[in-house]
Amino acid sequence: MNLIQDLAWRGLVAQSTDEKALDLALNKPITLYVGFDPTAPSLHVGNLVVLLVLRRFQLAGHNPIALVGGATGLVGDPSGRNDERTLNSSEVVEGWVKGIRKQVSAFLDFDSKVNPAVVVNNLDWTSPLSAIEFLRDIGKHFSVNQMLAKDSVSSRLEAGGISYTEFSYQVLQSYDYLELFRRNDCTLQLGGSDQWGNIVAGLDLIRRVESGSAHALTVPLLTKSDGSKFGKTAGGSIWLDPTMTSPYAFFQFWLNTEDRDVINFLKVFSFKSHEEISQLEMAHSENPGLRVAHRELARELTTLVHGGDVTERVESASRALFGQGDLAELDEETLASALAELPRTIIAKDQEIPTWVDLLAATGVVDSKSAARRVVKDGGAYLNNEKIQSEDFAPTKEAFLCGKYAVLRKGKRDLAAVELI
RNA sequence: GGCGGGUUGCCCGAGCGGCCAAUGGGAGGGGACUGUAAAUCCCCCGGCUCUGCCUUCGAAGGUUCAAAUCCUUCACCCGCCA
Repeated sequence: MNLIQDLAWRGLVAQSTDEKALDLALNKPITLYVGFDPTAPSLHVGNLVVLLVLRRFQLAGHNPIALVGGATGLVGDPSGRNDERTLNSSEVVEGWVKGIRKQVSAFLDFDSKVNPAVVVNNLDWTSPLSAIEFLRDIGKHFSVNQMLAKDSVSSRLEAGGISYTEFSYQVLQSYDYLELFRRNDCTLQLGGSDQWGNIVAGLDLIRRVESGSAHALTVPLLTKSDGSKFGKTAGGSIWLDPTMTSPYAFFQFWLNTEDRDVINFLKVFSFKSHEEISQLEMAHSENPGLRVAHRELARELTTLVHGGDVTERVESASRALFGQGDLAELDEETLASALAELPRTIIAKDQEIPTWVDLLAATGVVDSKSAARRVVKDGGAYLNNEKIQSEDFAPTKEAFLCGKYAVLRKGKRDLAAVELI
C-alpha cells in the first residue's frame, strides 16, 4: 500500500489534482509544504491533522517544508469565515510566529541525512517586495473574475462584504507556492479542504509564470460523528501549548472521545499500523467500557505532543483520580503528584477556609459564584468524591487529605485541587 | 440619493409602555441510567454582599411615576426604487 492509499484509508484525502499524476510523482521523493498562519499563540488539535499528514510524507521519504505565515498572518485568510478578521499588530504576530515555528518543528525530523525538514516564514520573501512590484509582477497574473468566483470570497460578498486586505489573501498564498516552487522545487501543497481555492490559485500562478506543474492535496475537515466541530470543548480549543491546555486536560480530551469516533481518530492521528488499529477496533467493540482504544489514542497523542515522561505522569494522575478506590487511601506522594496536574488554588494554613461556593469559584471549575451555587444546588459538586449540597458549608482542616489536599469536582470529570500551605 | 425593514442574552429568535433578567429552540452545565461513552428522561442556564440589589435588549440623548417596547440623533445590516 502506497502513501496515498494509506492516507485514503485513514480518511485523509478530500481533494487532489490529477490523482494518477500525483501518485506517479510520489514514486520519487518530492518536496511539499503546508502553511500555518499565526492566528493564535499556539496551534490546536485541529491543526494537528494536516501537520501529521506532513509528517507522514516525511516518514515516506519526502521533503517536508512547514511554512509559518508571518506575512499571511498579518493579512488574514477569509476562507471558512463569514466575517472580517480583526488585524493583530505585527509585534503580536511576530511573537506567535516564534511559538508556532517551535511547535511545528517538534513533529518533523531536521536531522535526517536524506530528507530533512525545513521551516520557512513567508515574511522573508514578502516583506522585501514593494507594492508596485507586487502589483506588476504578481497581480498581473490574477483575474479578478476568478478571484471573485472563489468560495471564500463569494460567500463573504454575500455575507456582507470583504476588505481589500482579505480579498488579496489568495494572491499572497499563491505567491508563497510559486516562491517555494522556485527555491525548493516544491511541487505539492497540502492543506485543509478550506484551502483548496488558495492552493489551486497557486498552481495557476506557477503555470503562468514558470510554465511549471505542481500538485494540490487537501485533507477533509475533521468532524465528530454528532456533526459538531472537532477540537472544541466547553472551555474552548484544545491547544498544543501546555500552558494553555494542561497535558492532563490534553490527555483527558482524547480519553473522553466518543466511542463511535475513537477508531476514526486513531486512523487520523495515530501512527499505528493498520493491523494495530484493527486490533484496537476489535478490542473496543468487544468491551467499549474498558476504553482500550481511547487510552491508546490519548497515550500516543499526549506522548507525541508532550513527551513520554509527561504522559506517564498525567496518565497515572488520571488513573488515581478516577480509580474506584477511596481518595483517602492514596498515599501522599501519589496524591500530590496527581493533584499537581490539576488547576489548583492555594490557601494559607493560618487563613480561614472559604465556604464551599467560594472555594469552587476560586479554583475556576465554575465560572462564577452563581454558577457554583447552581451546581451545588443541582448536586453536582463534590469534595473528595463526596457530594456536598450545602452552599455555606466550610470544609474543616480535617477534610483535607494528608492534612493539606482537597479534591474538588464538578460533575463527572471536572476536577481541581486545593492545597493548604 | 429616495423609500421601507432590521440590530434582543453564547447562537437563532419572540416580545412592541408596567405582570420582563425578558417566550421558544439550539449550544452549554448538573442529575438519573452507564463506562470519565452515546442515546434517553428530569432540572438549570446574566451577576452579586441573593426573600433583595445591580447590569443587560446596536450607541447616545429624551418623554414617562415606569421603556427592550414611544420620540430624536448617530452607526451598521437587509430589501425596493434611482
